[in-house]
Parts: sequence; C-alpha cells; structure tokens
Amino acid sequence: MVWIMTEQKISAPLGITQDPAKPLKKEGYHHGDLRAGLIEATRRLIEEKGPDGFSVSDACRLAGVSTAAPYKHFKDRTEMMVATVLEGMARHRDNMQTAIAGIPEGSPDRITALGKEYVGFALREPGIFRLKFGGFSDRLDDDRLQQAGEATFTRVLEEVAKCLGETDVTPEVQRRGFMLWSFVHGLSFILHDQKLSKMGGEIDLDFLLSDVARRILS
Amino acid sequence: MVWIMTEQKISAPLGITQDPAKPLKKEGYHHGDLRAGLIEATRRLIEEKGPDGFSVSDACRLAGVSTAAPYKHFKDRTEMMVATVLEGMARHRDNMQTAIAGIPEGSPDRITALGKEYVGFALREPGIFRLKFGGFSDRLDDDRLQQAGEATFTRVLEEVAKCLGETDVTPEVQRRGFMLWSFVHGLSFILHDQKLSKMGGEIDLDFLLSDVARRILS
DNA sequence: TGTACATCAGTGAACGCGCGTTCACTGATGTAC
DNA sequence: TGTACATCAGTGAACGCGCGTTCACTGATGTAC
Repeated sequence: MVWIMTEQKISAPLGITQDPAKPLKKEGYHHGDLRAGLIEATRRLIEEKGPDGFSVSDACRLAGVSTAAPYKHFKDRTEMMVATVLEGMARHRDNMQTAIAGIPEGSPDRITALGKEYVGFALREPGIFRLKFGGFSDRLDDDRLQQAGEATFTRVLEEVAKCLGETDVTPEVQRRGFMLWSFVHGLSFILHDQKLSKMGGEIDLDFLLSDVARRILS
Repeated sequence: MVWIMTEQKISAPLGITQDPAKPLKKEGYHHGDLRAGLIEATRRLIEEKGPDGFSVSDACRLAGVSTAAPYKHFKDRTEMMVATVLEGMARHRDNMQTAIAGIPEGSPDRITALGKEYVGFALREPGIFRLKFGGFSDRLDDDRLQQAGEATFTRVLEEVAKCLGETDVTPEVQRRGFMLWSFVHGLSFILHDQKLSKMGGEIDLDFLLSDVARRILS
C-alpha cells in the first residue's frame, strides 16, 4: 500500500509548524502561572511520549517544580489531562474558525477548508487528538469534553446547512454532516498511523477532501 | 446532538453478541495451551478495562497461573498484546469474508456489507480495535500488525475494483477505497465514543452505509 | 511392561522501579494600617 | 513610607502500591531401552 504523502505534502498545505517555545520553568519561588505551565508541560509530554506516556512526575520535572505542586491547581492526574485536552480543543475550534474566514458562506470550499483543518490538527497535535478520540474516553469521561466536542460539531452542521441551502439544521443536514465528520475523522487516524509507519507513496489530500465534500453535499 | 442508536438498532443488524466463554483456567499442573489461554485472558481484560487497563499480572490471575508463567510463551508484555491483536485481526478478516458470502461479485452491496462488518467489529471488540488503531501503535509498532492491516485493505480494494468495473487495483480504485476506509474507520470511532456517552437519538446505520457507498462508488 | 531420564511448562518468592498522592512546612507576595 | 500580618503557592520527604521481570526450583510428561 502506498498511502502516505511526503513531509512537504502534509506539512505545507496543512500548515504544520513546530510548537513555539512557551515558557515552562519558573524563575523564583513562585512560578507566575503554574497552572498554565503544567498544562503546557502535559501537552508536550503527551505529544512526545504518546497519550499514555504522561505522568505527573514528568510534568513537574518539565515545569521545574516539586511533585506536590500540581495538587494546588488540579484535583488529580485526570484533571490535569482533561484541562490539557480542553485547552487543545479550544485551539482546534479557533483554528477552524480562522480556516473558513474569507471563504463565501454556503460555498462547499468552506466544508473542504474545515475538513483540512480537522485533519491538520490531528496531524499537528496527534497526542491531544488521540487523547480526546483514541479510546481513552473511559478514563477521561468528562462532561466538559463532551460538550466541547458537541459545540464544534454543531458549528460544522451550520456550515453544512448553508451549503445544502437549508436555514435550519434538519435531520438530513445532520446525516450529511455526520458522513463528513466520519470521513475526516477516519482520515485523521489513518494518516497518522501511516505517517508513523514510514511507508512511501503519495496522496493529494486537497483533491481527496474536496472530492468527498462534493460527493456528500450533492 | 442525537447521533446514537438504540441498543437493538446497533446490535441486531450488526450481530453483536456476547463472547462465548472460552476455557481459561488450567486443571492440573500443566495448562494444556497456556499461550492461547493468556491471549484469551488478555483479550478479555482489554475489552473489560480498556486498552491501557491490561497488565501481565491480571492476565495471569485470570488464567490461573503464576506471574512468571507467561515468559515461557512471550518475550514480554508487548509481545502478549501484539499476539492478542493479531489474533483479533485474523478473526476480523474471517468475519469480513463471511459477510460478503452469497452477495454477487461487483455489487455495491458487497461494499456495504464489508463496511457493516468493519463497524460491527469495532463495536463488538472495541478494545482490540483501539489497540490496533487508537494511537498505541507507537507502543505496538510491529511489522506483523502492519502487514495484517495491509492484507485486509488489499482484500477490500479488490472488491472496490470489481464494483468500479476494473480488473486491476488502479490508482483511482485505491483513491475510492481509501475514501471508503476513512469513512467506516471514522464512523467506528465516533459510534463507539457516542455509545459510551449514552446520548439519545437514532441513526439508520444500514442506510448511512449504503448511501455513502453509492456516493463514493458512482 | 517397567524404569531411568531428559525436557520444559509452571512455581513462588523476590527485585527494583516509578508512580500518584499526602503531609507538615516555608517563604514570597499583597495589603491594611 | 514602613511594618505587621494573612494568604497560599510551592517544598521535599515520605508513603504504599502494583507493576514487569528474574531466578533457582519442581514436578508432570513423553520416550528410549
């Protein structure tokens, strides 16, 4: 099988960039914003070591703080992870909004752009993506995560409605939206797995996304 | 959001059933087939406690054997998990073959049936499914898993080729197959997540699958 | 058929490890007067 | 402006725990003679 694109092909059009170095370590006795520092440390660890490679101790080490410090800001380990994922999802939602700015309302290009950003996020931040969707939901069973996910999907459904010439989110709009979501969701997982497996070959992601959008919105 | 079906709606058409009770415990000093017993124990633990809830000690307890016994059959913990996932994937492949038996070659119904079985497996054995695809691949980075996955996909591509009236697996066949795979793959993850979240509502899975197959194969 | 023996699957005790979390504490900071 | 004090973010040592893995061993089984 040959379903992987070159690094350029993924990164350039999807705009994958390295994380800007956020401040982590404290300078004096007080950290300044340890909560944010720990979330950032957690995020990095999840990205570097995978969703299950995260430990409170590691995050403390990275933030330059004692292992007891987090408990002034989070109830427990799970709370730290939930907070980190929530922060990632907010970023995800902002990115999607930015992605469609300037594209005329009701244009299928908006759907394609949203899909591209969805996949882009999954490839840029696979740790967060998989922590939210990769089957840890048992452990991270949290209402706030659920709600954040639904809010994003509702936002997409509004765009789908416009493309289909509907004013409301009808059952048919939901059905089509669900098809599109399933597609980009699965695509995200597969591309991530393939990337890891270092197989050769190419795929024109832009064309794939717009082709599917056309097929499902028509 | 309302994207979950009732238990009947999922289980009946997809044929979700409980695991038949396989033999686990040994009777005398020797187990008989401890390798198989440990794989079955591992499988159950992965399904019951989630992909990361598995421990060698638990599997030993379940198989009624000392914690050192597995090392006569597996190099380490990872080997146990890989063996368990491989066994699940073989079952998955068999199920897909059974699902299309009796449906005329080249009929899009074959694709729909394959998709249904794909989703069905993910819902019946979410632990195995997520261990293969849910982002643990870093840890389970194994050539045999990779190959097993590719073999299954190749098999599906042959069916897609027939539906499109092609004799070979052309690039276009691969493209369409990839679209279909992405869709059922994402669908599997979403349905599993939603099921967990106990939301209300309904979805006609049969119609969804055949509708998407039609749109992508046309 | 009976016996000696090689094989090797399974034992059970032990190990070192890193983890999440708690605890009484310390010291930097902001504010009221 | 200077001082006393309340607040509370961060310390560092300690805990109990379950884990994966190792070790020298034991005892059931199959086979050669």
